[in-house]
Amino acid sequence: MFQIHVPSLRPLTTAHLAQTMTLLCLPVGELRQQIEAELASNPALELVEERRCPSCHRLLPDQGHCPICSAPATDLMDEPIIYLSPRDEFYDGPRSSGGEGDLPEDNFSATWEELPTYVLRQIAPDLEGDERKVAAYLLTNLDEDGLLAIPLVEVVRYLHVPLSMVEKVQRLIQHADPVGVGSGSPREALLVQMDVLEEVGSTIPRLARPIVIEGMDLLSRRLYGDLARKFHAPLSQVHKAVQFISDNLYPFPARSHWGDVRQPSGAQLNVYHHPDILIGYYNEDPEKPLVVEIITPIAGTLRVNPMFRKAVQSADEEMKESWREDIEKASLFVKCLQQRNYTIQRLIQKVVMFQRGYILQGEKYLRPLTRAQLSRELGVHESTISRAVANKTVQLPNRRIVPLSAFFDRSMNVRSVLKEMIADEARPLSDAELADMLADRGFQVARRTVAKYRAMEGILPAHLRMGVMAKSL
DNA sequence: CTATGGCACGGATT
DNA sequence: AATCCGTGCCATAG
Repeated sequence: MFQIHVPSLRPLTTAHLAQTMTLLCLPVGELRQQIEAELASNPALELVEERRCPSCHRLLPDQGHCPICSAPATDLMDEPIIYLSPRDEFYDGPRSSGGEGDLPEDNFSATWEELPTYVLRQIAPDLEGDERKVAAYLLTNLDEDGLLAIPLVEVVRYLHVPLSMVEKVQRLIQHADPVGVGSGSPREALLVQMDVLEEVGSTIPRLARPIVIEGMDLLSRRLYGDLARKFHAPLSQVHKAVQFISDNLYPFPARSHWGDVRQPSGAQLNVYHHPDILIGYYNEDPEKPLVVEIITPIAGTLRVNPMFRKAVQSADEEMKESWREDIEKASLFVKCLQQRNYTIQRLIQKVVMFQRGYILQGEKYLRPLTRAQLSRELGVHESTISRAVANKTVQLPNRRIVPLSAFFDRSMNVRSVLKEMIADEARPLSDAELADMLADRGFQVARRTVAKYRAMEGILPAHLRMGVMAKSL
């Protein structure tokens, strides 16, 4: 394996420890802000350029060749290649296309540049005069989810056009391809989508609108009983509406689906912007070993500026004192960052090797793993692992972005098998029956737990799956 | 009576 | 010490 050069480390002071711990928790994005702030405020800190591989533009180790372009030994298939990759190379490819085989386009920046122009092209013919200006402005203010990031009144103030015009343009945008794009909120997006569906002749369940308008919070917490009570309707009606909503509508127009709303108890929708770690194949070739990129928050290495150090010696007494402090702080900061990198590298290496099956073949092959186990293996304290895992996300070879904590999910494999069983069931199976079947396959879980897993996966209970079956028969 | 969800408890995990 | 997770019990819907 490609060895990372790690200078001597060992926490030295309690201050060091404390700062290491905080930094360890931070995802790249926030770490970058920290570093920039530090860099700006501390003259002793210096950013050094690093060598890049001429052909792939990746970071090179202190000596030697590019770990990616120089062919890796073939007998090391099990060991992932690990290297650091500066943040500006962030890959922001097509979102959760889900499909396995689809190859990534090499055009990294394409996706988010294109949504606005894509929409604009559709609505351009319907615009006249100032409306173009408005459309362009609105479209440049979409967030990653395809929702409008600014209030309409701001557009009015900024462009000096009547609100009615802005609203008209927004309506046009909302009806363009990712239906609901440019809405101010998920709720609004859902309503627009229902309108459009109705226009093309779909029937909307009676309760769908009221639920979206007034019951979003209950809906997201899956409190269907409460919904039924609130609207004085039978539970079955609520289930129908819910089924319809999750089948046909999506609250974040720029994302393909919202199927990943895990955690029934209220955990908000997962929004993973940029991963902290990328896992892919060498040369995108599934035959080749895995390559793990750990995203570094900035390009280059931080160090204490040697010039500054020299300058201090010949400074007058007064300045010396405060500059000395700067140097102390700077070197501490650098050490902490190295510590952070070192921990994450060792962690991810172990995790990738242990969860190889999951990475390559999917959820079914996730092996139960606890942070405690890993901490023993790495010889660090449990809380270190906890912190290192916290708030980080990983992009898998199939381009799905998952939280790093997913690698420590105790029941994902069972849930996955359960999903599979339900997917190709001949008739709707009750939770008890499913529990038995799981036991046959070696998963001992209580009936009650099957129900919970179902809920987590957003699968309706047996008697409500009947309808779907009947239709397809 | 059966299937399922809410609530709450206890042990494991963080 | 705080949180998460699997489970048992019980109420409720069908």
